[in-house]
Amino acid sequence: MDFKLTATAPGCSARAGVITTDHGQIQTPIFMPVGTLGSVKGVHIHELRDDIKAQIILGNTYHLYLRPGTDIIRRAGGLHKFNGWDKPILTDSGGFQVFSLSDNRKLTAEGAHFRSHIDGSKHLFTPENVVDIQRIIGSDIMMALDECPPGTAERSYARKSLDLTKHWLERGWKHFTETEPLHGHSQAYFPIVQGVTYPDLRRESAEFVASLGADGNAIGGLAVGEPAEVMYDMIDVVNEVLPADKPRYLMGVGTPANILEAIDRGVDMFDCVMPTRNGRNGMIFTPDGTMNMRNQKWADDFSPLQPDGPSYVDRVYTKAYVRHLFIAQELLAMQIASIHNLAFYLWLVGEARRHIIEGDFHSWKTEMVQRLMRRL
RNA sequence: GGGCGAAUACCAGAGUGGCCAAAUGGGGCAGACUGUAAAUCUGCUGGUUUAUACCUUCGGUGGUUCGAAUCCAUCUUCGCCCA
Repeated sequence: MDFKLTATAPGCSARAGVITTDHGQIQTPIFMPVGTLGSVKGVHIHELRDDIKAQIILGNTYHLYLRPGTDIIRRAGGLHKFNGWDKPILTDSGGFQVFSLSDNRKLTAEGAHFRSHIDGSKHLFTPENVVDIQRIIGSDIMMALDECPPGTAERSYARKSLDLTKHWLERGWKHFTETEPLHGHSQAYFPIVQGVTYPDLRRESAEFVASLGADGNAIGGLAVGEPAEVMYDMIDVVNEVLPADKPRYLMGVGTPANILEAIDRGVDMFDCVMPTRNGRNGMIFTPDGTMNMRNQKWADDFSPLQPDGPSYVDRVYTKAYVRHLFIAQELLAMQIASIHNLAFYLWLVGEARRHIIEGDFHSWKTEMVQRLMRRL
């Protein structure tokens, strides 16, 4: 995997670049739709590619390992062949499930002992076998196994957790360098910075991550309960340390405003369930704020969803119709909202890239964030 | 013509003397959601701008009782059965 910087914005740390993988190029900054189980919920790859203009999507190691299982994915020839998406794929390691399924797991130096949320069966994720599973999946970018502690974690816990993540990272990195891809295309391995909201822990973690010399580096453990301002401060601390000539991936973030603020601070890659999950729950993102499509006020609003929006659904469907579909619990409502929101997110990062290249990103961002935070 | 049963908030439907402004479900309204156990979850849903407070409400009218959605009489409407 290769990363080339195209431009940097004056007055802030934002940059535009191009990541090259064996499945094609990614223009950064980029938003990556989340496709946990191998599908972006409710969205065909045709729509992802041609309408939303996604350049890379996510999969999840934990979920794919449990279902359909590595045997099926191996026999399918990897996830690209299995789901038909021939552009880049990034897989999360299951580290986030260490956090979100915390009632069903126990952490040891060896790894994360899980109980399947599906059938209760016991499983062990180690830094090594998580690499092996991602080799089978064949993701272009693999993620290290980490512990993602809550944003409110005490310092003593944060310290302990970071030590564990660093230990896992050492082992995972070693295993990565000692193994080969299985499906004939190269795979990168991104280590993850942790450290909760403690600047010195964040810095220490970033220095350790940077020392590995990976093709890209990730920032994890943010947007998990801490205030947005604290998150921005942590990004500043970390990006001061992470190498500028490698892509930086802020995991799991976030709102459109969060993303612009993080781009401003030098982040290149994002993923978040918000456009799809909130979309399925009736929320539509626009440049001028969010709409709850279940609200009565849209009942007789026959204007297009977003007249100047980037997707065909924006122009073809009216607000009143989309509201009707949500109220009636029609599947199409969730599909329209997912397509719209993802197209919007991709439009937003595309605009960010354009303004970085044109040199007026910072002022554009400041104005844009104000618009985005509104509620329609 | 006779007999039996039923009428409760937007809908359905509990409640059958005080703990009832009235269970529950649906519907409606609003909110939440950040590396997806989420087509999920939460709150409100008679009025009084806040209420452990007061007012109005359980088909109509009139009674019994300290007290009635609940008991009695009668009327109205609906359903079922017998002629």
